[in-house]
Amino acid sequence: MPERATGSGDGVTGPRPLRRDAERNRQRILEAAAEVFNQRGLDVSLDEIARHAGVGIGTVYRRFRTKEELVEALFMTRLDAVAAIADQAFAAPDPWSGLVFFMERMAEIMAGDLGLRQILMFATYGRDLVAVARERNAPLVERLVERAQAAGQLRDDLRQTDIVFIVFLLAESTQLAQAASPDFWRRYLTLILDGMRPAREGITPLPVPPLLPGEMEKSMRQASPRRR
Amino acid sequence: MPERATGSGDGVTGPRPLRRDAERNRQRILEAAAEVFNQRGLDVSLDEIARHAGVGIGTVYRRFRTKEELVEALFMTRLDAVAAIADQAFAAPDPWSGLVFFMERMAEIMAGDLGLRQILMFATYGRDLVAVARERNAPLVERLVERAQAAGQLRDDLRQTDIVFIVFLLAESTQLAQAASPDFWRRYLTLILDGMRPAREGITPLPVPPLLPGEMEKSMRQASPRRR
Amino acid sequence: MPERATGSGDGVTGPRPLRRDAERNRQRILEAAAEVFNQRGLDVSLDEIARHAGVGIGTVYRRFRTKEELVEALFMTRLDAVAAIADQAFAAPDPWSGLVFFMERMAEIMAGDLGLRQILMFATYGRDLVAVARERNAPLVERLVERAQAAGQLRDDLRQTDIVFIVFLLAESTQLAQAASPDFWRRYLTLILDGMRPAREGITPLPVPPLLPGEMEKSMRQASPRRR
Amino acid sequence: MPERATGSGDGVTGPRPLRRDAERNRQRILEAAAEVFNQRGLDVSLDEIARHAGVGIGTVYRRFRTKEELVEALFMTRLDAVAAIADQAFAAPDPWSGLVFFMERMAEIMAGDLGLRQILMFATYGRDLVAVARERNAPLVERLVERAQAAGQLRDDLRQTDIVFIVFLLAESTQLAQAASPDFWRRYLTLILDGMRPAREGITPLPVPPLLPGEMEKSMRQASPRRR
DNA sequence: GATGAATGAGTATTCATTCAT
DNA sequence: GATGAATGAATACTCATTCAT
Repeated sequence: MPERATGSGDGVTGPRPLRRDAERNRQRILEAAAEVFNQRGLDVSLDEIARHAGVGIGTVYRRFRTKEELVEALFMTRLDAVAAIADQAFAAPDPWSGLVFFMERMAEIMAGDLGLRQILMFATYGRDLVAVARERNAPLVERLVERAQAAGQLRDDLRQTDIVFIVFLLAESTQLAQAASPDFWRRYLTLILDGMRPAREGITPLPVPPLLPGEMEKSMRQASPRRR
Repeated sequence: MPERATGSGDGVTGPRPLRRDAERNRQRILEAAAEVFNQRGLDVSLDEIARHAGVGIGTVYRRFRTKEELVEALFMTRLDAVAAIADQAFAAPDPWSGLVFFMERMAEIMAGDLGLRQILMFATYGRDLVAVARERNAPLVERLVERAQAAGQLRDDLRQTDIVFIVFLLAESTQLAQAASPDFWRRYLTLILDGMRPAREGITPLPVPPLLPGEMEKSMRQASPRRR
Repeated sequence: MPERATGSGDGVTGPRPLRRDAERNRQRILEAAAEVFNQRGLDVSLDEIARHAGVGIGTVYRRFRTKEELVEALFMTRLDAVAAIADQAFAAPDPWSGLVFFMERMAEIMAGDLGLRQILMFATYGRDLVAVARERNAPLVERLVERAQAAGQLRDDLRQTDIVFIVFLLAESTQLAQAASPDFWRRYLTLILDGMRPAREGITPLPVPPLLPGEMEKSMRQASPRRR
Repeated sequence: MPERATGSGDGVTGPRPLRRDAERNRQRILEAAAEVFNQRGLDVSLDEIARHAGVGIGTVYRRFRTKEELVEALFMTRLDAVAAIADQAFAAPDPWSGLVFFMERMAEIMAGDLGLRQILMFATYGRDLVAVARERNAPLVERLVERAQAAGQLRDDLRQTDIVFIVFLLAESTQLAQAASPDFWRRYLTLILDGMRPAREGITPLPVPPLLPGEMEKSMRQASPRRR
């Protein structure tokens, strides 16, 4: 069984490249899906995606074996953006503002994308995506964290997984307040950033240990509702 | 001539109590719904609830005229618990710890209950109830906030709606870690509480104004995926 | 198995009479059914009939084994009214006006009763009712017809079944025009009566033989939609 | 980019024709629907139609978006037949026999088709179509009537709506005798035609005014059992 | 005998997925 | 390879009928 085509940015194996027209269709479908999922959420039917992309439904299924696979492919393309953000974060004048930049940009991306937020929040699709995301971006985030801690600008008891988690949290706030106040997440980012600063006078040590790297995915898999 | 089982003007006197066996089934259904909704969200079919409760689908519809009515009935029982928590919060030794107690207990309840969170956040069902809940609890939370601010224990720029919002965020985002670490949200509550403390040395003022009381619901309603 | 209780006007066997309270309930149910079926047609649920009658649904089923049986019982009570009309018709000054009186009164009854019209038109219930009706009233109608023909006031080629059929026809017109013009049937009754007068100059003999007594019911049974 | 199968502005050019197999199935469905609706009325479920047509239920819904659309499609094909009949009626040797021809042919069509009668009489589905049909045919019938009256062959107090109404009555009431004698309605058509002839010696003028053109539909709409 | 609780087959419609053209 | 036709399980809800209280 041939492995799935994982798109342009895949740096692992590189499956046999698609014929030119097939690749064009693949892109069209991804673009249509991005647009429609973003605006109307993951519940839209693939028929509608196909219509939007100007291809037949059969073509969608030729490129993506299931709806889930399409959603995952979409998510993958975002990971590239995330990696780019992390890269930029290292160019910041100091470690703390680099970390802040990273979190801000992440929240911004999510604020504009209903489909992405639904993936993160409900994990109806893409159970393993968080694992993939972590593997791909964890090292970058980890270095951002460690740099800031080395500079004495970040609590010592925070971990790379915490940063990811906080971004989820912000995504959630985005989801809830989007219509009323599109930038609402900034309010809580600030609050959290204040809390993230290193101890000065009697700071409360964080209770409960951080998640171990693999635990988050395992947890998600169990908590998320099965597909109907 | 026997009157109808649920008289129109009830709510005060309560309708004639159900027959013993009917009441037993009603409870079974509520329990099944609580369990299934909690674990898998509000999208599960009533057929499945019925199967879980060991009754026919007709029985479910005899007790609850629509799925919405069942969801609301379930929610009603939670509402009392919430009010009780706010009451207890006032008995705390000082305003700050009262507020912390409230947030902790609320997060605890909500973290364990996917169905409840979906009701509160997407209001696909029971929209009126969410309004009722807010009206019922908002003044209590408001007093908790003001007391803490008057005592110099809480940032001046936080509002009642922020408190509720933060609890939502914690409960919802923690769904991801639920299985691995049911109390994982406490980690971020601590972080946020630290950020909630009043300014000492150069605290960042919160950007973006808080939501006005009515805005939150409006926003949630718009953010929610439309009913299919 | 005890035969069904066929109500007060039954003159054939007279089954064991009901207990007083049972008989009262039976009447209540029939009255409620008459009212509700008349106004809203035969599609209303028996639950609603029971509520209207102030009895439990179980009681309805104790008195009438199926919905069909209730509908039939209701129809039976009308047959008495029909018989009474025929009786009066014999008191008319001349045979022709007696026949006209009969047809007019029949149409009048049906004009006020949606349920009855539905029974006649769709025969969704009560397949055998027309047979019963014929057996009970045919001799009366037959005499009305023969008297008028003997007096030279009615075409010779009309039969008793024709009169019944024409009444059906009028019922149909009632059904269609009821809302716009409650007495609309009179328009066609007149037209038909004119056509029913005996031949004077070159009248067209009626084509197609009349139905034999048993044929009408047989036909109805086949044509009417089966119960869903 | 291929355009949608059914362009918005069609009706004139017609949408792109269906694939051969799709067209075959469409026909199968229409045939099955015609047969089943004719015999058992419009209340049969689409599941049953699908079974009858030997296709899946999804296929039915792919061709006809709702039950109503299927019913209307069926009706459309009949409408042409009706118009053709009116046209032929004008070719008759004299006005009276043209009118008779029209009534005869109409009754013939309708007597054989329960579904068609239900559409025309109760308009539970396809209300707009009935309006269309009337607008299309009313002028033709009106001319048939006026011609006959001008020739002194038809009562002066009959109107176009009466003609249509009488055909309904015949077709519908004859359902009762359908199986026994498919042409039974001819008996009453004759009777009525005799009554329709102009006054010679002491004819009874028709009481109750005829329906105005719009009233008939309004009435039918009100008489029809509400959709469940 | 009366009550009303319980049952489940049946309804129109949607949509992910498979397969013939 | 592309297309779109076909499929059928699933959903919320109703109602005639049966049965325990």
